[in-house]
Amino acid sequence: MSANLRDVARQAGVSVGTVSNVLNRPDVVSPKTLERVQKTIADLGFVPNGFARQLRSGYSRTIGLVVPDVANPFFTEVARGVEDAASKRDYAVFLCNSDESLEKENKYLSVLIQQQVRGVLITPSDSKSHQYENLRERGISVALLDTETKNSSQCSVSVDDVRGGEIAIEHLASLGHKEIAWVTGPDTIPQVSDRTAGVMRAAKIAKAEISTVRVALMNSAQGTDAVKKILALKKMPSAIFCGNDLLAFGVMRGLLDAGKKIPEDVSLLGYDDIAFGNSAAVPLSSISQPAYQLGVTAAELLISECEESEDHAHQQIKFQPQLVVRASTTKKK
Amino acid sequence: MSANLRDVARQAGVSVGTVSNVLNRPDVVSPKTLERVQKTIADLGFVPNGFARQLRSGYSRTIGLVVPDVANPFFTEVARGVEDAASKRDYAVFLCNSDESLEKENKYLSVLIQQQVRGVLITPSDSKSHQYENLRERGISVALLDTETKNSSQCSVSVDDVRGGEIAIEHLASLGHKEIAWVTGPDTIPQVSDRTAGVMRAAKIAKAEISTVRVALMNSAQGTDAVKKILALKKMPSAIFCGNDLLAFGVMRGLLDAGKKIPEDVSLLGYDDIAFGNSAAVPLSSISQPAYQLGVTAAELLISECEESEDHAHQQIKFQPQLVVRASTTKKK
DNA sequence: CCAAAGAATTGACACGATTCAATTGCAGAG
DNA sequence: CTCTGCAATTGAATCGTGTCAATTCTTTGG
Repeated sequence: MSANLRDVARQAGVSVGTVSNVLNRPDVVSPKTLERVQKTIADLGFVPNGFARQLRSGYSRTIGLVVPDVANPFFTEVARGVEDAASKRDYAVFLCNSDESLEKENKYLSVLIQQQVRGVLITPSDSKSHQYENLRERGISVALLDTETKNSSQCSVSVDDVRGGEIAIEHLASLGHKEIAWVTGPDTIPQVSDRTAGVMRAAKIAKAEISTVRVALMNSAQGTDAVKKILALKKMPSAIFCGNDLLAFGVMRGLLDAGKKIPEDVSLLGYDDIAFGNSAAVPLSSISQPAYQLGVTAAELLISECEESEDHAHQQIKFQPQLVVRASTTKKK
Repeated sequence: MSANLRDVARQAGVSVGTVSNVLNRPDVVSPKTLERVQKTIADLGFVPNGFARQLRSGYSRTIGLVVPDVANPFFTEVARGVEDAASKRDYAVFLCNSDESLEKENKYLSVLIQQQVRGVLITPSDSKSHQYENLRERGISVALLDTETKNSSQCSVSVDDVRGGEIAIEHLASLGHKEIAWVTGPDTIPQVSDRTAGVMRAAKIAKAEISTVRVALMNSAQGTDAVKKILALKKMPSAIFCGNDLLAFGVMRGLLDAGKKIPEDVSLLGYDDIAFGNSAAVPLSSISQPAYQLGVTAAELLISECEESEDHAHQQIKFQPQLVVRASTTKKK
């Protein structure tokens, strides 16, 4: 098939060790030999076998990225950030969708172990999960993405979700809304429980009443379904806050289909501020997160942890969310 | 560090050969031994080292996916299909964004060669590009994704873009539109040139006049920019057909900002039928492509080519696009 | 011209799993 | 009790590269 080290060595009349040196420590090889070997390498179109190289050195130049759902534009944006940053440092990225299922998440982690990735960037779909220790024992760095970590034994890059929940309710309360529906996914998802905490805290201060409407998956279809539950509430809320923009779009559809006017009849607030927000039927107010930046930062942090494992200080970086007001929220009549 | 084959063998009191057999040819191992070894594997949390395995066997279980832009929901959907299908057959996927640049595309192909991927799925950003032969010589299968191939020496999975262009114009013409703007990217992109061909053919038959508005990148921002050019045309078209939905969303914004009503003043038709289409300010009519299915089919085809390289017959699979009518297109007044 | 230091090169071994020829174990036939 | 045939198991060789102690070559100072 294709040429290997030994072929090059034979052809150039040197030993395999020298060829290896030409590739990895050219400074210890005499200029004359260096040139001759390099010419031979070019002639034979030799490309070192990554497996053998990585098998020997024990390290690969790949990282794994595990997110709940790349189809969610927020994570797509994060993924682009990760990929760009990784590629800049010559790392390749394995993309894995956990679909918010612990089972799929664990399956992918096994695959990543098999592929001997150098590190893993993960947005956990569940707060309790001890698989990460397993990875670390194997020398695979793990950094949490879009999730805060309590213990400082790992890196994490996150956005302040508690604050995000607060900002949202503060905004709605400042517009006069005191009865608010909070449409979101299962509380086992860390982001959800944090945002809920922020929502509740701000509601207490603002003396607003929160009706929680729970859905299983945070996508558009379930948002539309949730509208039925909202309409069935004893008292129709004057504002609705959704756990992410996809949910909000679904809710928007459901409300419009039910003849409700946004924001006249009800204000609607999303989370993530995905690009499509301002093209929506009613341009969506939302809580913005620096998605791309999140990905870039996380990848850089992970890679630097991988490469300077000795004196690496774990960091917990936290970005702040920001309110973006468009047309879907307005003063209560 | 982490357990290897030899550790398992010692612990279970068998030879390394037997452990290997347990993993790869369980039928030749006695049930009793099988069970004991499997238990040991579980106890030690043993996961085989992919490199060593692949070094010996010569083949990896990874494929590369190179697309112009995962941030485009169409490709995100394709990517999910690829990933699901690959994962079902225990393959891992490297995700690469070419950003429609030949340079980045080639850079990623080099990375994929080093990673010794088994096959590559690619949506070429340019029609002329001979790097693929290079991959094939190294025993890496290549299949074209969302692009048709002329020569039958490779697999391809595509959607009939010429027909897509035709369907679009036929639809608009049937609504009475005879002056149509065609907003799209550079003609070097295969999909663009095909759709253009369909547009022109159908326009000739329907006796419609096409004004082509060219943009550099097919995203939302450039769509908004394109509106200026459209408004500057000698005669304002009564319908606008966009090369993809992102462009269409941008055009929609631009038109609404300019005070135009959709579809009363001008009909707007997109391409791809991405999920947001029906949440848009004006629900977008579009040409639908089976994105997820495209990804699944391509991955299956590629993997089967990888595994039965002997008697593999290259296939060119072509899906048909479909018109989806929503609110953004209507009869000319 | 020699010795010693320094530079360049060598080649065997290691990485961890797969493979396969050789060996062992075992049941049944004679 | 031995022989035969089959099933199960073994373990050394192998894949292609990196490493490093050992070796050879070159240079320099006296």
